[in-house]
Amino acid sequence: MRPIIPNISVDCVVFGFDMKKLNVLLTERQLKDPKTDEIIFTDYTLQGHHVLEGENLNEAAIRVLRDKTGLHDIFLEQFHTFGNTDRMLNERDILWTEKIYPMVAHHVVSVGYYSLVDSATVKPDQAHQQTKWFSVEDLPELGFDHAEIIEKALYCLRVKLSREPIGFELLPEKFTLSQLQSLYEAVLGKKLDRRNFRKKVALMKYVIPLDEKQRGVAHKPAQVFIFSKDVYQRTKKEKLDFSI
Amino acid sequence: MRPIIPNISVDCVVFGFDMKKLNVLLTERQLKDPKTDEIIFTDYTLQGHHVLEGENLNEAAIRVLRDKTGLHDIFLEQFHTFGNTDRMLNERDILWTEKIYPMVAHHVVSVGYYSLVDSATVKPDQAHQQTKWFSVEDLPELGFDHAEIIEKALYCLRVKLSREPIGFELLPEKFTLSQLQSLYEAVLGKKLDRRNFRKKVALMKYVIPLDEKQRGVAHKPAQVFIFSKDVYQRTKKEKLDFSI
DNA sequence: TCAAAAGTGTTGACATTACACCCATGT
DNA sequence: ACATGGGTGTAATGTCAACACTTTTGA
Repeated sequence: MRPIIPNISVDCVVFGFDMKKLNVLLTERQLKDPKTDEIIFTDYTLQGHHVLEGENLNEAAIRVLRDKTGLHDIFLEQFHTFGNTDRMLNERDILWTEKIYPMVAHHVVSVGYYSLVDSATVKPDQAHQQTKWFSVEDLPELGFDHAEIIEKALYCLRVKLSREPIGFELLPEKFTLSQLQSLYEAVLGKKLDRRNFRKKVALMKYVIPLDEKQRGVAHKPAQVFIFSKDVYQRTKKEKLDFSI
Repeated sequence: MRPIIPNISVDCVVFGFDMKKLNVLLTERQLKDPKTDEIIFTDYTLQGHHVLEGENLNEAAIRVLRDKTGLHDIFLEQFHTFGNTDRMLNERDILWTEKIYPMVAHHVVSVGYYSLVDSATVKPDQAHQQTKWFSVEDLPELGFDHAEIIEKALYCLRVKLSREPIGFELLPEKFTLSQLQSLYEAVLGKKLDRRNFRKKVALMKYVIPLDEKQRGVAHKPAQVFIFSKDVYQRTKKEKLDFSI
C-alpha cells in the first residue's frame, strides 16, 4: 500500500438520475465516544480520499469511486479545486479529524470531480451500506465544505450539459424521449416543452431510434433510443459565440 | 516569511490584449552551469509559486501576480488543476528542480488560474525584465507542462467569454467598438461581421456610449464606450439550454 | 372504459446572416 | 485629395416559444 499525500485529496460528487430527480451519493459519517459509545454527531460527506504517492489526480478519483462505491468505468470530470484554509475547521470536522485521521494535515487541498451514473441500475454495492442517494434539492447536514462543493459541481454540470451531450451518462443505455427530457429538466432545474424538446432531439443525429418499444407500461409504449458517442464525435462542431 | 507547502503550487496564465492579438505573459528560465557560467538551456514558464502555509489558493495566486509582475486588483479565475506525476519530469525540468529548488517535492500539484489585463497599459514593471508578452499563436519553448496549462486556460477563457462579458477586463476603461470586436475575434479565433457585431452590442445595455470621441487618429474618430459591471449585475439572466 | 403517458404541426416573434456605401479625420 | 477606419439598414433565413388533440396500452 502506497503512503498517502497528507495534504492533497480528491472528492467525488456522484450524480445519479432515477427518472424523476437528480441525486447525489453521500456517506454517513458518525463520530462516537470511544468509551461510552455515545453518538457525538452524525452527518454526511462526499466520497473522498487522499491522493497516494505516485498517483495522478484522476487515478485517485477513479480509485475513490471503486473503493467507496464499487463503481467503475464511469464518466468523471474535474471541475474545481477547494483549498481554503478554513475548509476543515468547523467544530465537527476538527473533532472528526483529530479522532479518526490524526495523521493528515490541517490544511488539505481537495480536487473536486463529479461523475454521472444511472442511479436506478447502478447502486452502491452491499459493502457500502452507509452510502445513500439524496436528492440535490433536499440534502442532509454535510461535513467539511461539501455543501459548497456540491453546489459548485451542480453549477458546472449545468454549464457542461448545456454545451455537450453528457446527459446520456445519467441514463441506461436504452431510454425514451420522455426520460431524456425529464433528465434535462432535473439537471437544468426547469420545465421544457415536450414538442419543442422532441424537435430539437430530432436534429441530434447521435440520438438514434431503435426498432423497439417500451413494454409493460400502462399507457402507449414509447419508442426506445440509444446515444451514439461515435456519431457525436464525428459530427460535433465547436459553438463559440459571444452572448448578451 | 511563512514556509512554503512543498507539493502544492499555483500557476497563473496572464492573458493580455494589445488591440491586435491575445498575448500571454511568460518568464525566461535559464539554467547556467554554476562553474563555467555556460548556459545549459533557456526556455519560458508561467508565473507560479508554491502555496504558503496558512494561505488560501486564490490568495496565493494574488501574491504570485503581485510578486512576479507587479500586477494587482486584476481579474483572476481558477480553471483547472494539474497533478500528473510526470508533469515535472522532462529532462530540463529535472535539472532545473535539482539545482534551483532542491527543497520542493517531485510531485507538485498545481492549481491553474488565468487572469486578464490590458497589455498595452499594464506592463510588467522594471523589476521583472525577463518577463515578456508572447502571442498565444506563437509561443516559445515552455517548461514543465505549461504548454498544456496555457492550452487549457485558453479553452476555458473562450468558453467563459462566450457566456459572460469578461472581455472588458482585457481592455482599457474606455474603448471603441472596433477594439471590442477585435478582442472577441482574438479570443474566439474567428472573424465577426462588423454590422452584426454592433447590433448585438447595442442590445447589451451595460456597454455604455460616452459623449466623447477618439482623438488624434487619421480617420473618422470612433465613439468611446465604457462597461458598467453594475448594470450587468442588475440585468443579467442565466441562460442554460441544451444544445445540439 | 378509463387513466396515463406518447406522439404530432403551425404560427408569430425574434435572432442571425450576408452584404455595400458614405463619413470624418490627419497627413 | 487621399488613405484609413467609423458608422449605418435591409432582406432572407433560421431558430425559438407557445399551444391542444389523438393514440396506444394495461388495469
